[in-house]
Amino acid sequence: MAKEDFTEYKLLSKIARLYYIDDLNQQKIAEKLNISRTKVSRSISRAKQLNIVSININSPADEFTELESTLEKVFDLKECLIVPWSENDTEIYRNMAVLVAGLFDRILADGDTLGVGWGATLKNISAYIEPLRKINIQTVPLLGGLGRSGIEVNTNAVASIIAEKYGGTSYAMHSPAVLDSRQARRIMEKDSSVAEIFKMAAGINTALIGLSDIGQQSTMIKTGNFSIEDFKYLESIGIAGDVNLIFINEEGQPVANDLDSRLLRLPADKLKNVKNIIGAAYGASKIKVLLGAMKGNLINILVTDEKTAGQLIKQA
Amino acid sequence: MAKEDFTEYKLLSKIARLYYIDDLNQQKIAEKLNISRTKVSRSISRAKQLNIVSININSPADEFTELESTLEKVFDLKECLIVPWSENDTEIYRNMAVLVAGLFDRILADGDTLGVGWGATLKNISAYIEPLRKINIQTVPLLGGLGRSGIEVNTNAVASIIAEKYGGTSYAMHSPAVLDSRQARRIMEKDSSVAEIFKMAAGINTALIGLSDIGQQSTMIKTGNFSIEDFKYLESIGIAGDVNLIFINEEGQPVANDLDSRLLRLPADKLKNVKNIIGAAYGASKIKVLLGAMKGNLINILVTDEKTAGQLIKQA
DNA sequence: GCATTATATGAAAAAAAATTCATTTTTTAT
DNA sequence: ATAAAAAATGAATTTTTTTTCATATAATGC
Repeated sequence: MAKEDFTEYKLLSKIARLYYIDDLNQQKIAEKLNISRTKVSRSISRAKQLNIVSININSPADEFTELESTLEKVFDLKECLIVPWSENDTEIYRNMAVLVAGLFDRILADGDTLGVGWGATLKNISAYIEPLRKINIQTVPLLGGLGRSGIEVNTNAVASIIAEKYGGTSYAMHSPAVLDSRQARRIMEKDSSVAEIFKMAAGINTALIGLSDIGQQSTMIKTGNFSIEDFKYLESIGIAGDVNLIFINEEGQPVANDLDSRLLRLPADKLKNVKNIIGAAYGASKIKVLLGAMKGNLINILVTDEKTAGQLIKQA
Repeated sequence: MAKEDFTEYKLLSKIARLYYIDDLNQQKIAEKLNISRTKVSRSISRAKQLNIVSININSPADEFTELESTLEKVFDLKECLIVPWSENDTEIYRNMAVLVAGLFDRILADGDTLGVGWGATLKNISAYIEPLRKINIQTVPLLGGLGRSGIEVNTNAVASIIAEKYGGTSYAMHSPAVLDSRQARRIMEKDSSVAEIFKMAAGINTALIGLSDIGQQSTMIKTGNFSIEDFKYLESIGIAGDVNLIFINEEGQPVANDLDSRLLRLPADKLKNVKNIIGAAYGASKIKVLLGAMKGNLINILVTDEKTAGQLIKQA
């Protein structure tokens, strides 16, 4: 190392130490070392640039913030929240609920309306979520009901549980999500009680939605809303899965299909207008639909587990 | 870790990462996370406090900045500069010269007057120093000459070498430092050429001075200015050594003694008024006098080697 | 349950830091 | 050596950050 470089590095180290370790402000450092505060400011920048100063983030709760940060950048997300992987699904749901509670605490305010989707993940998050404080929110379903007795995944239930816990008000959509015919859907859509919910849904700032794949294990098959043939058809036209019952391909584009006209849910263009669209999903089967949902901007906040997060990065 | 704590730590980690790693400003973080910038600011402070953020200083030239920082605090120094220990004295002197050059670059400005002391260390620093830039300084000796032909430690020489290298002007004190009698000293002191130098010396903002012990190997014995008996006497009255020919005890107090009245040098009270008093010395024999000089505020900037620095800390 | 104390909050003010810009200094090329 | 280009500098401006202060929220004791 040349003498001048040594002298420069020595000074930069000294300034960095005084600033970061001894907590002197730049004015005081300037006075102490007999240089201008401008030079101190520039020296600190330079010391950072030269990696004389290295800053690390570490905390018991920091396990995934780096991974989260990476996901946020790669998929251009507003935010990403990751829970540890576990054999135990309940463990995952509970941890997701904790993170979503932290998120809600920041992004929801009195008077806000939260839109909710459907699915096992949402049902469980709503079951385990514990508000950090009461918030007077309104909750509305973003699609009709998909549950049948015994296989309860009703959006109305999710909406009401969350609203109750937060001390807010929930609204229900009194219609199935999948109608028998285009005509039936049109009629329900115009029904004043349903129309009112969709009007509310159009004005939400936050949505918490589920994503599903079109595998044969899908809840949508179990609920009887769709048949295996329906799913085979969807697969044949390149569908990767659905986001709030919007069928999309891997690129995140909604693909026109025979089923669409019978579905009662907030459409893609309206959903994309929502400021915070929280998509919660995990597991290998959800990779494709998650990738699509992020690419197509159908979600901008991702809640998932570490395994899924890792796979998403790989396939980005 | 309790759930609320986890949530708090998670948020703090996230904020810290966005701020320190991703270089977002607090405003942007606040917007992203939907919190106030005040909270972001406070969160960053808290993250630092909780050691979620750890900052390290590292550079090839940083070997001793931590030790320097410790010395500065322990001995309330304006600054401390440490060179690596070496078997080779020349190596130490050369390195000291580099550091002193860096220091001069900061603390000396055109028109400033630098006072210089005496000793092997100063002589060598002046020999090896290479200015980082030209500075139009004036240099004045802070004591009379101690050298004899063959054993040159003359302050006039030190002053003139430094001034020449920096492109400044040097002034000489045409008198020995140790006179034969009190009377002789009084006469010299009043001599206009000497008086003028002391007048200049009283107005300096920076002094570079040497420290010596009163061991039998001392240069002062070799120069013939003092006898072994003189030193034994000084030792008997508790003298630890001298700073610019001011004899002090280990507490840094100048001790009245029979020799004082024959010495021609800037006295302690005048020296203490100087803004930057750079003391350069190393080696086991200098520990006591260094401790005294720092305690008594006869120096406020220390230049030494790592070994001596370590011993000083131990005996602090 | 209610009152009291402690803690947390955000808007505004103050302080600190980064950037801009005009100038000087240093380096490089001739 | 001198001129031209590049880099460094510090005062002033702008931006960012911290602190203050008044208010609101939550925790604790009675």
